[in-house]
Amino acid sequence: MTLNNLSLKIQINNNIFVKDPETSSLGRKIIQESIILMDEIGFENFTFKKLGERIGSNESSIYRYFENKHKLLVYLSSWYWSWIEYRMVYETNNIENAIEKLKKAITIVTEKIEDDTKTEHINEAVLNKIIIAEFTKTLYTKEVDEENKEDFFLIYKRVIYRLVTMIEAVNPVYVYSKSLASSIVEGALHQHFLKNHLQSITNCNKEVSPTEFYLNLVSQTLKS
Amino acid sequence: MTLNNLSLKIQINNNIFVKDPETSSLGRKIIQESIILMDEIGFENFTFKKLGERIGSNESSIYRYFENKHKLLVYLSSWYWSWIEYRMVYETNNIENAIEKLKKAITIVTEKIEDDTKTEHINEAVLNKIIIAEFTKTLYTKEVDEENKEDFFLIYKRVIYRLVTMIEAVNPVYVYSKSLASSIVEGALHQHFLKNHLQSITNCNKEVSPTEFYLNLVSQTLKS
DNA sequence: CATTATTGATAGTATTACTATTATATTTGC
DNA sequence: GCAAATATAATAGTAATACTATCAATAATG
Repeated sequence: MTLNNLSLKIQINNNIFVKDPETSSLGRKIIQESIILMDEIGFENFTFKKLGERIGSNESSIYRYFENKHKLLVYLSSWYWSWIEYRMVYETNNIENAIEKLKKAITIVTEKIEDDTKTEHINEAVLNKIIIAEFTKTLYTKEVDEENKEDFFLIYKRVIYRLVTMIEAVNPVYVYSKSLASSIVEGALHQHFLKNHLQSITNCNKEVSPTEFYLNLVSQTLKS
Repeated sequence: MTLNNLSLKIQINNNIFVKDPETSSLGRKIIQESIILMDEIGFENFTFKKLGERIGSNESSIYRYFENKHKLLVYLSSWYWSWIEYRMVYETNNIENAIEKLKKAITIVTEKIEDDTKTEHINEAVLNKIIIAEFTKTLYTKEVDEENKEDFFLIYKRVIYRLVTMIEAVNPVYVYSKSLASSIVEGALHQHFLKNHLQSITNCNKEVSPTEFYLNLVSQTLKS
C-alpha cells in the first residue's frame, strides 16, 4: 500500500472548509504553500493576503476554500492526525504483543518526522514542525466547545482513543488511560517545542528524544 | 506571613512592562480588570480598547503600561508563577521527607485554585483559569527565543527547576527529571483544559483531579 | 503654589480580516 | 467545437485592530 492509497483514506470533515482543497490545483497549492509559509512566519503573522502573494493568486480566491486561517490550521491538523492514525493502525497491525504494539504506537505519535515521505503536495516533515508549534492553538479558543460539537477535532481524538485501547490492553486495571494517552500526544509536542526553544527545562536534545522519555514513562507507569 | 508580605516578593522583569502597573491605581485596575475581561472573552478577542471601556479609562493610557496584550499576558503569567513559586517554597519548607515534599509541590502546581485567597487586586482563582486557557500562548510565538533571552519566562522556569530538584531528591538516578517536571506543569494545565472542554480524552472530572493523575504518574515513574 | 507627572480626548495610520461585484479565464457537457 | 457553467482574478470597500502622536486637563509632589 503506497502513500497515494493512504491519501484516499484522509477524509476531512466538510464543515472545516468552504470548498474541498483536494478538488482543484489551486486548492492543493493553498495547502502546499500554507504549510511552508506558516512554518516560516508563524500562525500569528500568517495572512491570506501573504499566502495569495506567495502562490501568485488572489486573497479572495483563498477565502473560497477556507473561511479564515484558524480553519485552515484545523484542516492541516486534521490531515496530520489522519496521517498519524493511518500509520498507527497500519504499522501496529501485525504486532501481537500488547507491550510492543503500544511501544510502536507511542513511537509514531512522539517521534520527529524527518524523512521525505512527501505525499504529492504535502511535506510531512514541515507539517510536523507546524503541528509542534501551532497545534494547541486550534484547541485553545473560546469556540472550542462549538467546534468540538461539529467534530473539528474528531481525528485527533480518535488517535488518542486508539492509544487508550492499547494502554488498556497492556494494563487493564490502570485507571488513567485517557489522561495518560492525551498527555503523551500533547506532551510529546511540548517536549519537541522545549527542545527547540527552552532547553533548560527538558532532557530532550539531539541524543535523547521525546520518544525515549515517553517510552520510559509509560513502561514505568503501567508496571504493576 | 500574610499574602500581603507575599506580594512584596513578586518581582517582575522590567522588560515586560513599559511602566510598572503596581505603582499606580490605574495600573492596578488594569491588572485587576484585564484578568476578568480576558477570562470572559478570551485572549484573541481581548483588546486594550475593550479593557479601556471596561475600566472607564482610555486605550492610550493602557499603552503607557503595556506595549501590547501579549506582554500583558506574559506579565499576568509571571505574577501567577511567582505566586505558585512562593507557595511551593513556603508550603514545602518544613517537610523533611523527600517524597512528601515532592507530593506537596506537585499538588500546588497541578491543583485548581478555588479559594478566595485574593490579594488586593488579583483574583487568583480567575487568574488560574486564564493560565489554564491562555498560558501556552505566551510561549508558542515566533519571538520565543528573543523573549526567553530577555528572561520573560524566568519565573516559570524557576518553578520547574524547583520541581526538578525535588524529583532528583526522590530518585537521583532518574535521567528525565527536567522533562518530567515540565510535563507535570504544562500537562496539568492541559488536563484541566480537557476536563473543561474535551472530556472524552481525559479521566479528569469532578471526582478525579489532574493532581491525582500526576501523583500516581510520578510515584510510578520514580519507582526503582 | 509651581512644577512635574499622569491621564484623557482626539485624531490619524497601516494592517487585518473580511465581503461584494464584475470581468476574465478555464473546464465540461453536448 | 461551442455554449454553458464554473473557477479565478482584479478591484473596491468596510469595520475592526493595533497601534502612535499630540495636546489639554488633572492630580500629585516638593
